[in-house]
Amino acid sequence: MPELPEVETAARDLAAQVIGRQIVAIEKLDWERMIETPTPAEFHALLPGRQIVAVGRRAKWLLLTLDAGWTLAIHLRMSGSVSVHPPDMPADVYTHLVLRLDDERRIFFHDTRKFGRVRLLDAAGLVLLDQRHGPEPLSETFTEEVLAALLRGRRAQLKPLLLNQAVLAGLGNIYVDESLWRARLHPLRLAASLTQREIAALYEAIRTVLTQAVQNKGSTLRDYRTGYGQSGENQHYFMVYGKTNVGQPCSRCGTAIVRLVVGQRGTHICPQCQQIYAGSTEPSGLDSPA
DNA sequence: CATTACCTGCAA
DNA sequence: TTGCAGGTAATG
Repeated sequence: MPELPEVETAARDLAAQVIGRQIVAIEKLDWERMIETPTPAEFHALLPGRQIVAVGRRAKWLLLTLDAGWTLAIHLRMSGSVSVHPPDMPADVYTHLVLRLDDERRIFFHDTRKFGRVRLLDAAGLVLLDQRHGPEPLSETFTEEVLAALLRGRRAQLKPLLLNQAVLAGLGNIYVDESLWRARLHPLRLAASLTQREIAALYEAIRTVLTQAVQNKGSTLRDYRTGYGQSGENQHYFMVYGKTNVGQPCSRCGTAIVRLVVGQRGTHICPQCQQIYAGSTEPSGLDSPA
């Protein structure tokens, strides 16, 4: 699931429900491989008794700030969701972690595919996690100039580069495709080949696409749920993602959206609006490969 | 850089 | 039965 808008929604929904509560017990943990650090034994020893003082997000990590300097970091990967439930709500077989709060409600970590991961981090661990990620695209400090600097000198293809969390945090397969469509850029364009005008378009596209998705509480295709267990609504506003099964037309030009594979990921584009090297946008260095 | 692995459910 | 899925780390 979860890309930036989905994790942001989960964080906001969780914040509204659990800040100030104490985690009194780990009521269920039936897939210990989800705990990346510390060891499961230490996790069991350290987590109960901690109070939740804040809930936030960094990249696609959901961060529960606890007392005593600890942070519970949760990555939803492909199929995870986190939600809060009353005491009488039974956990199904796909709910692999249940935390009981001091008011008897439970935090459920539901994850069909078991790709999700949990870390209990001290202050140093949190700094390391932060440092392994690029800038936050919705932060005030992420400007067009910052994006230009990220692209400068990079020979990587645009889509794989934008999916790289160490370069820019939070974009995933859906929102990269949507952003590139909005900016009229082909996913195979070489990053360093973008003109200033194209960088400006990409910047505007990323910000607009993500902002709208957050406003719509994320996109639900299969598993993703908000922190209240509800579906997001942004999937109704996709311009290209998933539009190929039914051969739907580009909303700008009417050309049928097509699916290709870029960097091993299913990729959706308008072949008319997003041409590889249209006009004067030849990449520098194409005829002098390094 | 490309391929494979990690898991499970679902549609073709 | 096969292939695909919102992500990422590990491996040739």
